Amino acid sequence: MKGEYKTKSRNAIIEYLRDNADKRFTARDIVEALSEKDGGINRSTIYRNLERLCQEGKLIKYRETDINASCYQYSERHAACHEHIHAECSSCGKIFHMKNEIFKTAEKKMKSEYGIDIDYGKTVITGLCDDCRKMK
Amino acid sequence: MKGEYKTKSRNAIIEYLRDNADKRFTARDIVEALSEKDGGINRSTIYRNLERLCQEGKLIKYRETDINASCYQYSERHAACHEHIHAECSSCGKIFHMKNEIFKTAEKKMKSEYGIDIDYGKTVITGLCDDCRKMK
DNA sequence: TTGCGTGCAAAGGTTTTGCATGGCA
DNA sequence: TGCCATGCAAAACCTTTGCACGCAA
Repeated sequence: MKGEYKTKSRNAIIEYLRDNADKRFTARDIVEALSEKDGGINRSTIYRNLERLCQEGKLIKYRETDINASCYQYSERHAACHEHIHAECSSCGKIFHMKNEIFKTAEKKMKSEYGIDIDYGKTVITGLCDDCRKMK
Repeated sequence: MKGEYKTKSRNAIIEYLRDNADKRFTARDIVEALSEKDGGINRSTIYRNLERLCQEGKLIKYRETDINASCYQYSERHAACHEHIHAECSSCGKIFHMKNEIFKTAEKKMKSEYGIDIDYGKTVITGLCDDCRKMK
């Protein structure tokens, strides 16, 4: 069965995820971060492990308009992540886990006016966070 | 200034967009569709025109997790796509251009509780549309 | 020992870029 | 004529795949 072995590479990748919980990163970020570790971990290995972690539900994979690569977010409370909406700062990539109440009004109107049922787990709202706004 | 000239290629691309209004397509789709037209239109030209149309607000560009390419959608009924929020049906890919009023309440709460300014042009809410819900 | 995991290299796909040429106004 | 737009080819990326070897259990 897959995901049976605990290897050095897999451990290093999971360690990276824990260090970067709730942050946006790409496969490239991991490749670069782990390239100096014991001679480096191969790209293929990283992609294969990321895919497996997604299937196991430990990692969320999504796309962003401005970034020409898949983005990932690690969450140790994945179940909760399926039940609320996320917002992401387009500048720093920080992820916000928001209460659903905020969208109750919008949810009803989307349903009645356009016939759409929000998928809380998949939706990522893009915006600019306080910190990044101040820096500009 | 950019976008000044009306060329054969540009016209062919815009014609494609009109024929495929409110549908999801990739750059590749256009390349293939227009490849038999007068010997074909070059990829670079297509990418450059798509980028320009996005900047002019006539086209929205977004990413989808499952598709390894940028997706585009054209709508003649909604000229200023960077000024309103979009929702996408996760099943059929149809895009809904929604009035911003729907999100006024959510917008205020996101701002006050999390410090986030929604970026209307970049946000794509994922959900399921009426038609697709009925088919299931 | 077994068979999953990794490294390597190569391939396939998307998107961008530089430069010479073409063509609109 | 003066620029902008296009075509072409190459390059830069991202991601996947096949195969042989390494290694955890």
